[in-house]
Amino acid sequence: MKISDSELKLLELIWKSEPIKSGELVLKAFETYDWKKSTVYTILKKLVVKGAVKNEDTMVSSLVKREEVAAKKTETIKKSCGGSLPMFIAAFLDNEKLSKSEAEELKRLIDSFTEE
Amino acid sequence: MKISDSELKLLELIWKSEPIKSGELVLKAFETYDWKKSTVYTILKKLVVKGAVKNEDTMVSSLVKREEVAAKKTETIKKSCGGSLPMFIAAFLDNEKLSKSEAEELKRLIDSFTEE
DNA sequence: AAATTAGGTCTATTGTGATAGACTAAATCC
DNA sequence: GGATTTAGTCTATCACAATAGACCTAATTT
Repeated sequence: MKISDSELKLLELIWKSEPIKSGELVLKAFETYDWKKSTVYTILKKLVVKGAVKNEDTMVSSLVKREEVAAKKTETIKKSCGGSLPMFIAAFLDNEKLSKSEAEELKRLIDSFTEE
Repeated sequence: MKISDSELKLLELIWKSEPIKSGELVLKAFETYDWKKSTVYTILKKLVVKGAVKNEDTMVSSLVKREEVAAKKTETIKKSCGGSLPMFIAAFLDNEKLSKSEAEELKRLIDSFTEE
């Protein structure tokens, strides 16, 4: 399932407030991105067809997790980094600094992904 | 500077072998992606116009670093992760495991990005 | 000199992403 | 019952990505 940038933007709003009424989503999207109503419904429809969200009885909620989508969207760049996580992280950080607590959290995360 | 997926693919080949003769690049691209000659030159031209690579006297080399491009390309998804590196990394790992040495390397990297 | 090769451009096709205006159908209000 | 709101679709425009065939030019080979 390939999620485009605009679809991702809408998904962000959904993740933030789900379940959310489609009408409210239109509102939020207007506030946040200045999108018109039909733009929202066009994108929403695509997401529904793809099975990424559902819209039942005007109630919208997601069917995919942020991590899944993130994994898909970072695929090309992952390849470009030759599977090197350090390079990937360097890309993410882009010269920004981490606080001590963030660093701690990260190390814990890394441990949880380390075998043995 | 926005780099498309196919441009990124060509960039990968360039990064791997630069400086490289344009003719060789055509060869490599054919082997790797099955691209025809004109496809390569079309993409190469775009990269030159964007200032991402130079092609001087049939010698091609890059003008941008992998990290810069990676940072740009991960921008939307970074935002979608709300700036959370752990979430971003989870996206990268996607359930794969890290070896001890990789984990060590990562922790060092994190330290180098930690303030104080 | 004619033929081949290497480097490169120009044009074109096909697809799809981003965005939105016009319209419709059902429910609700006055 | 006509007017308004709410939800949603249909159609369309514009841009740009991906890909490549036809062509051109200068150098080299035969």
